[in-house]
Amino acid sequence: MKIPLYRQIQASLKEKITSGVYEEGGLLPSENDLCTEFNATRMTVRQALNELVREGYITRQHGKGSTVSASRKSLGLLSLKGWTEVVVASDRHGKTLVLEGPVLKKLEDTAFKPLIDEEKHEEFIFFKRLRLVEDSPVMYEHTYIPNENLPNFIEEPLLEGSLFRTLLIRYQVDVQSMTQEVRAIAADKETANLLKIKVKSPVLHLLRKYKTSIDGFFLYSSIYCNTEKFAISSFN
Amino acid sequence: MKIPLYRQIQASLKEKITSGVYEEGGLLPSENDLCTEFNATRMTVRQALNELVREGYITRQHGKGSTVSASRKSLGLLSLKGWTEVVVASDRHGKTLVLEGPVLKKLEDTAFKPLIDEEKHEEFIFFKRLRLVEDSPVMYEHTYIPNENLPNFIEEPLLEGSLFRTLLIRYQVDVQSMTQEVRAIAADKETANLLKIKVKSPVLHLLRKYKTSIDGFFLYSSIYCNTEKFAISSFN
DNA sequence: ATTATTCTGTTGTCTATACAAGTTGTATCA
DNA sequence: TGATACAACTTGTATAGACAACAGAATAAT
Repeated sequence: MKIPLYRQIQASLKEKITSGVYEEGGLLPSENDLCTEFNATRMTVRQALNELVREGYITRQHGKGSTVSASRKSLGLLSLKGWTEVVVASDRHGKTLVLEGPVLKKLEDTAFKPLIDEEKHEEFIFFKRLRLVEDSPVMYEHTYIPNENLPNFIEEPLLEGSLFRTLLIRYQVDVQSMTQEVRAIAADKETANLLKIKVKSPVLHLLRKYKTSIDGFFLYSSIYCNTEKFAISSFN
Repeated sequence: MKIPLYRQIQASLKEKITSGVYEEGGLLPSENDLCTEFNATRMTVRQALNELVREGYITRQHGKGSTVSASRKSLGLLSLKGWTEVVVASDRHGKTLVLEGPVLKKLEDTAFKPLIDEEKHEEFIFFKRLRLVEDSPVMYEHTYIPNENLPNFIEEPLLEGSLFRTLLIRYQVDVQSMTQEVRAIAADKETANLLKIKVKSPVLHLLRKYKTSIDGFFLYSSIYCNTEKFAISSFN
């Protein structure tokens, strides 16, 4: 196992951010402090910090420091605009309902084919989840995870309901980046019902492939978004 | 001259990529070659190269080199999936029609308001453009550019029809990043007609704010996309 | 009291170097 | 011939240090 030092620092900081050790809006230790803490050079620490910027976990300001981003974006690239404001203003958190628990399934959704390079994976762990903000449904998501080296994944519940956090803590799988295709489509009956919109309403369709710290281990996700109240925003 | 060296290298390489000096799919000079060319250290060169990766102009491979990305993404973040294949396979290029030439206009589109931090800009240079792939329209775009320090912009035509290239070459304005909001909406009459789809068909709506190398100088764009044939894809 | 100035701590940029590790072509050996 | 080993490239990781630029607080000058 040869994990680069800057990746270790990155993962450690990410863990402390998502677990709340470093509070939202608060400052991270300075680069020099992190140097002594991790016994590394400033360049190495900076590499870790810049990765966290790219993933959307922190922002940095010249002469001041690194600030923990307000919204804990699931992956720093796409977040629900307003989610932050909604969640921060009230103590109402965005809810996630698991409609269809983790089950073993083959990936028969043909839409994923262009994203998958190798079809070596036989079975996937499958999820159906519905995400709500202020009790209105905004995302309906199908997730596929290769069933490899994830013992007891199906049996045990998700940590704090978070898939990424569960993968990180229990299995040391760090989700690092993704590619996705975006389309506007007309909602079918099932999607419309779940998102509480009319059939054939325009919805955003996201086809995602997540890259992780484990080589060759990818997650796949198909997401339908109701963008009437909340837009999706992206940065960079 | 207080432009960091790595930014200069970045801009120089970007210019050579977009102008075709470095061909699509070809290899860039090695890091060491670039070091001697620009009289810089490898770390500095690498910083420039990593920025180009982030912007989507190149990809890098351990032990091999830096490859110029196939599609010259306008901004490295969102590109038309298939554009590359279409353009490379045939010699048919994606076309861009300017429907309403550059004119001075105030920004009355209320949709932009959440993106604009300061409303100091009085007048904007305005564009209406339609982009086609293989003669089918896929994007309808409204662009607003602050009318500051851009002499003769309206009078002279765009260099090779490219707005970004014109800004870079003639005015040394380098577009570096953007933020955007994404929605799925139903096409109105004008948009549907231009994109040759039915009224109320689902279309992707992108509200973009581009950041440039000039401090406080932003571009704004509102884009309607027909995603029936070509999806939008994003990376990172 | 208000305004400048200085100081301190922070991040930004950059140099110079070293070794590790992936890729590819070439030479050697069986 | 065919496989293996090697050499010469490439990028990846990491160290140690230096100075510049910025933000904010403390201090000095008015």
